Amino acid sequence: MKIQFEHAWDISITQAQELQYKLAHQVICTDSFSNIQLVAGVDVAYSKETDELIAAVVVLESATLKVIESVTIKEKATFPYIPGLFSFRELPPLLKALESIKTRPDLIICDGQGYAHPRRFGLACHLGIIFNIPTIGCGKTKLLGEYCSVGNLRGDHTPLLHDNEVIGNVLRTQNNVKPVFVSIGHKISLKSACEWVLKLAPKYRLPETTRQADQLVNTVLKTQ
DNA sequence: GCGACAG
DNA sequence: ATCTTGTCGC
Repeated sequence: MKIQFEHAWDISITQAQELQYKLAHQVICTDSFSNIQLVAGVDVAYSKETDELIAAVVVLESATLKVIESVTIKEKATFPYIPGLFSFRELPPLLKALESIKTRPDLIICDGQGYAHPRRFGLACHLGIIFNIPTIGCGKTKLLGEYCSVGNLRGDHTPLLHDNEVIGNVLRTQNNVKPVFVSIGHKISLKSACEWVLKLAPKYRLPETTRQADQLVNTVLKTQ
């Protein structure tokens, strides 16, 4: 898969924040896709022992959830973990992994936030802009925002608010299981994003894309 | 000053 | 992320 937009990664914290403000204008928050047949899940794990990041990409056929392709990449971490600047730590290895896959997915589900971010530019948005591809942010915990209690049944959801703005949805993917935090990445509406997360999570809390990418990075982490 | 803070 | 018992809120 080919990168559509490049920028420097060896930058200061201030420059990174300025870049987020600048790129946030380019995010498209309406459905800009036709047929979604291939969906990809991405995840990154950190190995304390080797100070390396392990990035994994798994491409699934959306209709059958069958694995089409998967790849992992190991790389030294070059940026610290700072809430709000997550993408500057995790994207470099993830870009390499995505560049190496042969099939271009129609949608990428990210482990982390998208629009639900202090500068409205979480990892999912960043990845979407770089590859000019529809992305969804699906986090296990929230970065910021307030919300009312969510119903206990699969499909129940409530808006995630910040500064009088709906920045995402808190979505229950399974009955009586902790909800996930869904937000726009790029080229998709919040409504469609939730529908896809729900569709891709028929049995577990997380969408199959994320779950399989998670599984893959953990296998590599144990194997080394 | 204190708590919150994607992974 | 990862380490982990009893404790707290609904």
